Formats: sequence, C-alpha cells, structure tokens
Amino acid sequence: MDGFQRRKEQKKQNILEAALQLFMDFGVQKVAISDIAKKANVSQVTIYNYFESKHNLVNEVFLYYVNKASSQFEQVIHSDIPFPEKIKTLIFNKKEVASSINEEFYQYLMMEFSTEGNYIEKIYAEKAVPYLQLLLKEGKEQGYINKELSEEAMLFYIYMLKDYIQREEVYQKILPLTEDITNIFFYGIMGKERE
Amino acid sequence: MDGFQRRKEQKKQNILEAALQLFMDFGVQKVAISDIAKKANVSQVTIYNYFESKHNLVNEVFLYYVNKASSQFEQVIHSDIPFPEKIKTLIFNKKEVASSINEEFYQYLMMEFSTEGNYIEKIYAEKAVPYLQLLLKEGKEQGYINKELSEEAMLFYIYMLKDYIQREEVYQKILPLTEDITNIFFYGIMGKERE
Amino acid sequence: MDGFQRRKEQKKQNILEAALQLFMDFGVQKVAISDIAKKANVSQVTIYNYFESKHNLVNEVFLYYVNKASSQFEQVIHSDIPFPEKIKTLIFNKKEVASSINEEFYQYLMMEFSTEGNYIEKIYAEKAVPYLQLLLKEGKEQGYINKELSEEAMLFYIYMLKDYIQREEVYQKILPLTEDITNIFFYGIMGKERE
Amino acid sequence: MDGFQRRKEQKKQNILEAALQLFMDFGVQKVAISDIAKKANVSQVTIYNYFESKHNLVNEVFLYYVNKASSQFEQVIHSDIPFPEKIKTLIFNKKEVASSINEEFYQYLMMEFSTEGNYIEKIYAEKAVPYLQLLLKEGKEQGYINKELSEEAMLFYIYMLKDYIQREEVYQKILPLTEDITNIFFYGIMGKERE
DNA sequence: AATGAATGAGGGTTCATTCAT
DNA sequence: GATGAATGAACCCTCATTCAT
Repeated sequence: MDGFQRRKEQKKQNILEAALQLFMDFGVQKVAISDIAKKANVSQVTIYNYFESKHNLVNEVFLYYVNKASSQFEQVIHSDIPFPEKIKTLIFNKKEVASSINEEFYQYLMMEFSTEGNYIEKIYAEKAVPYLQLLLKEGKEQGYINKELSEEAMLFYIYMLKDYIQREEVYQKILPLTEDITNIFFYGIMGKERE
Repeated sequence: MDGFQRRKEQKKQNILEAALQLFMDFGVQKVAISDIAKKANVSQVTIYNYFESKHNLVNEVFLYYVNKASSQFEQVIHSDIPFPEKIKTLIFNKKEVASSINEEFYQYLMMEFSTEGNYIEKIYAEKAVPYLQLLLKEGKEQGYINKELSEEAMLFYIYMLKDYIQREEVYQKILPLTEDITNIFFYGIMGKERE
Repeated sequence: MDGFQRRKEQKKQNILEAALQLFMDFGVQKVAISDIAKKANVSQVTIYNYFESKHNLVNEVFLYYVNKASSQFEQVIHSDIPFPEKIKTLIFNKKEVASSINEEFYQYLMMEFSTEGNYIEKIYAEKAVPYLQLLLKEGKEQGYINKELSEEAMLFYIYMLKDYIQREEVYQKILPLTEDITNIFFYGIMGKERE
Repeated sequence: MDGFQRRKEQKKQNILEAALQLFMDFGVQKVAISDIAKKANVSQVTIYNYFESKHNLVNEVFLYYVNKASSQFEQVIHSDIPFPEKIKTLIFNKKEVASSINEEFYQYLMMEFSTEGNYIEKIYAEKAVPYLQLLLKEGKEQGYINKELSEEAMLFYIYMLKDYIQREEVYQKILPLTEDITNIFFYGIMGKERE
C-alpha cells in the first residue's frame, strides 16, 4: 500500500471511528451525516464518496465495530487465566470495546437489513460463536458446566448478560453486584451451598 | 362519566394504543405523528389537542404502557401457581404485554427526560419492584432462593431475563430453550445434579 | 333592550375589548382566535357566532376603536381651553385612547380591506375630518393659522404628529421635547423671533 | 474575491433583495420562507444555509436595508444643492430607497430583538443621526434654523416627516401638498408672511 | 345560544443526498 | 479526489375554521 492509499485508508477509518462514537452516544437516527463530517473533519460528500449512503455507512460501521470487538474477545478467550475469570472478564469488562452493541444501533441494523436475510445474525455467527464454543468446551472439560445443558442455552445466557450489562444505564448500578451475579450464573438462584 | 367523556377517553386510548404499537415496532424516531394519526383514525391535530407535543405523547404512552403491564404482572404474582411456574411465566410470557419495554423506546425516554431527575427509574421502582420483592419473599420462604444472595442481584437477574427475552428477534429462537434457561436460572450453569 | 339582549351585547363587547387589547399589544397576526377566546372567557365558536371570521372581527374591532376614540376627540375639540392647548392636548395625550391606531393593525386593515374601496379612508373621513375642520376653523378665526395654507396640508400635519407620537417607542423619548415640537408646529424651524 | 465567491455573494444579495421587497409589501409575518425562495429562485434550504432561521434573515435584511439607505442619504446631504432643497429631497424622495422603514417590519424587529438591548436604536443612531447633525449644522449656519430649538426636536421632526411620508398609502395623497408641507416645516402653521 | 372536539392547510426547519467546481 | 453549495421530501407544530352535541 503506497502513501496515497494509506492516507485514504486513514481517512476512511477516521470517518468510521467518528460515526461509531456518535452512533453509540446518540443513536443512529439522531446523528446526521453533517455531524459525522464535522467530527471527522471531512466534507459530507467525502463520506458519500466512500460509503455511498447512510444505510451503507451504518453497515460498514457495524462491521468495523464487530472486528474491533472480536479481536479483544479472542484475546480474553486465549489468555491463560482460569475459566471463571474469563467469564467474569467477558461479562463485566465494559472498558474494552465489547462484542455487544448499542441497542438502538442493533435494532436499526435489524430493521434496515432485515430484507437481506438475517445479515447480522450471520456476522455474529461467524465472529462470536466459534470463540464462545471454545470457551464452553474449556468450561465443560474443567467441570464448570453441566453437560446436559444445551450449548445454545448457554450461549444465549452469556450473550444476554454481556449485552445487557453493556448498557450505560445498567452498568453503573450493577458493578457492586458483580460477585452475586457471577454466583447466580454459576450456581443459580438456589445457590451452591446445599449439600 | 357520561357518554361524551367516554367517547373522548376511548379516542385518547386509541391514540395511545396506536402510538404504542408503532413505537414498539419501529422505534420512536421513525414514527411520525401523521403515522399515528392514520393508524388511530384521527387527524394529527387531534393528537396535539390531547397530548400537546410528541415529547409529551411519548411520555404518556410510556405511562400507559407501564400501567397496562404492571397489572398483568401483579396477576401472575398473586396467582396460586407454584413459585417456579410464576418465574417461568413472568420470563417467557411474551404474549401478554410484558413489563419490559422496547429498548429504543427506553433509550429515547432516558435521553429526553434525563433532565427530569431519573423519571423512568422512579416509575419502575414504584410499579415493578414491590411486586418482585413479594415474589422473592415467596421464593425464599419456599426454599428456592439462596438467602445469601442480595435482593438487588436477583431483581436485576429477573429483570434482565424478562427484558431481553421480550425482544422480537430473541424470542423465537429462545422458545425451544425454555427448560434449559429456567434450569440455568435456578441451578446455574454448573447444574443441579449434585446430591 | 331586554336583559337577554343586554347580556348578549355585553359578551360581544368583552370580545371586542379583549381583541383590541391583544391586537394593540401583539399585532393582528400574532394573536390567535384562541387567545382572544381565552381572554374574553368565551369559546372560540362564540366568537365565530358573533363575528363570522377573523377578517370580520378585525373590521369590527376597528370600528369599535374608532368610535371609542372619536368621542374623546370630540370632547377635546368642544372643550373651552384655548386653541394652542387643544392642539397640544390632541397631539400629546396618549393616555386617552387616541384616534390614532397601532400601525401593524392599520396596515393589516389597509391590505385586507383594500379591495373594498378604501374603506378605512372613508371611516376616517367620516369620524375624524369633520372635527379637525372645526378645529382649524377656530384656529384661523383666532389668527393662529396662515390662511394661505391648504386645509389638507394642515390636516395631514396634525394627523401625522398625532399618529407618530402615539407609538410606544416614540412617545417616551419625545415627552421632554413637547415645547419645542409645539413651537415648530406653530412657527416652523425658522422660529418666530424674527421681525 | 474569485468568481466562486462572487456568485455566492450575488445569490445572497438576491435573497436579501427578494426578502426586503416582500417584507415591505406584505409585512414580515405574511411572507413565508417559501415565498422568498420562489422570488429569489433558490430553494428554501438555500435560504437556511445562508441565514439559519427566519429570525436571522429578518435581521440581516434590516441591516442590508439600512446600509443601502444610508448611502443615498449621505449623497443628498453632501450634494451642493441649497439647504431647503436638501430638506425637500430628503423628505419627499420616495423613489430612492429611503432611510425610513416599513412599519410592520420595524415593529417586528422591535419585538423580536427587544431582548438584545435596543438593537435597532443603536443602528439608527450610528447610521442616520451623524448625517442629520451635519445637515442641521448647515441649516443653522445659513440662518434657516432657529438656534434656540433643541437638536433632538428637529431630528425628531425630520425623521417623522421622512418616515411617515414613505408610507405607500400616504405618499400619493401628499404629493400635491409638497409646497405647503415644506412651508409648514420651515415657517409653521402661522406662516411666514409677517414682516 | 354555546361549547368541546376535530380538522385541512400551511409554516418553519432538518436531513440525506446530488450538483458543479 | 475533495469540497462548498444546493435541494426535495419529510417532520413537528399552529391556526382559522367547522362539526356535533
């Protein structure tokens, strides 16, 4: 890639990053192209040159986001901290860009791309599921996971926790409950200390 | 209330119901007042006569919704089915309007009314929390709940499950997993097969 | 006129008075029928029952105003204070409802009724001009007025002064200049002390 | 300024000119942005791009007007026709844009910008008063003006005449009276033919 | 006669997108 | 390739006026 190409790529990235931040903070619909242009220090038309339409931009921002997130995801899963720690990290580590996405953003994608054959679903399946499966396998081998539970149910559970806790309004209130929530996840509301 | 008043109330309710459905399906921002007017068979101005502004309408739709939801909520909790059934019903009964709310809707409210002192929070605290506490008390008395877990953590858990599962895109996929998810809720991912 | 009629007339007057005040303060176009209804404590429809349209209401308010004003006008002219005092009173007495009218109001009338053959003109001619002529006659007889000046020119002059000074923004600043302005009126800018 | 800039300025001027004419003819409130757009052959949005809001547009039209007017004003005052001619020209020359302003327009400005510290007043003081003072000085030196009259009173007088006569409805009727009105201005209603 | 309820038409403003340089 | 300028469509809201009781 020559210097020219690189500068071009840089500009594209600037736009994606600006859009991502704004979408996250204000939702897709409240953000105008002109807002993104201002934040990225380019003209509106440049955005159109790169992305053709808002529809398309939203899509590419989403892809950009998933990629960014999944590499962090991968890191945690391949690290050598114990299984329960991995779970806790995944669920509660908001600081790192999470593989979970702002809800309005998500809904917007679902509606806008719904004609295109559960597109997001596919992305998720490709980018997140395989890693989660690795994780679950590890959990089972180490005896942390009831082997009779279906994989789907657990995937759902982890995903839900992760996604829900990402929400700005939820996260702050939930932090002091980290231990309890982790406990419920592992042992249920009945608790482990029955014997 | 005379027939005159009743017809007026009826019309107001029509508008609220139309708005609620549209907000749920498409999100607040994508729905124009004219859409609601069409669906409720009234003129746009009538909506303004009743609700003064879109901002205000959103607020009243929210209240309407919370009330509708909380009475169903209450019914389940005061019914005399066993505790685990109540939990399952609460979490999976989407057909009945749930006390959970469409996320874009929720976010919109949070942003628009944020100046007004965590307004939604207050409504929820008043309308939902007391009933959930009753439920948890019952669960503890019947030995279903680990007494060492904080009430907040369990409230959060139930709430999250309920809210998350309500989502259209989630609900369908999750139905076959009902048993497993209930199990995880009660016994955690480690499972119950200890004794 | 029976009590019924009287009550009806009273209501009509309330509406006219409310409308007049609002038109004077905010201009015709900024005042909505609903504002007038509120101020007069009647329903909007009542206004329509009495006046048929806003156009018409404006007209009747104008007539109401001219009548009110011209009787005060008449009083001054028939009083037995000396001629120069009459002039001064006419020109500077803002407190009493003047025969001069708020400008936006005036312009509105001019435009709206322009098709109807210089309607306002006619009203003025009927209500104001005859009295002013009386006044000028008195002035001439007492030697205050150059007999070679046309009546029209003097009518115009008095009218202009009166009208212009009525304006809220002008009146306050002009008060300290009362003497000088009266002097200019009588003796011109060259002043009288040449001989 | 390159051709690009010039065309932009040209367009801005077109809008200002169109707005000015419409405001003068119909008043600010009766004129819709779409009317101005049509007259100036641009889209509504272009007007918003240049002026941001109607409020703002009104303001800029006013400034545009004052500037245009004051340069003509200046010309008359610096020309070398005799003093009485200058007065007559100033007062009766409607064809040239006068430094006087349509009244509804004026009132609108007064109300809308009243919070901003008698804004219009200030503009007038800067643009018109100095020239009038020059004129009065000339008049006094040439013996046309009674030196005992306050400057303010005379400023007021000239201003009033100028402003009032500008009005469309007034101007036509007043033309045949030009001589008489000028006479009254110089010699008062008592007339000069004493000596 | 009087009113609460309802409305069509229109106004200011914003936004995604295209044009022209 | 990049941009400033321009726009059609749509949205929220207001108002004079009419309907129905």
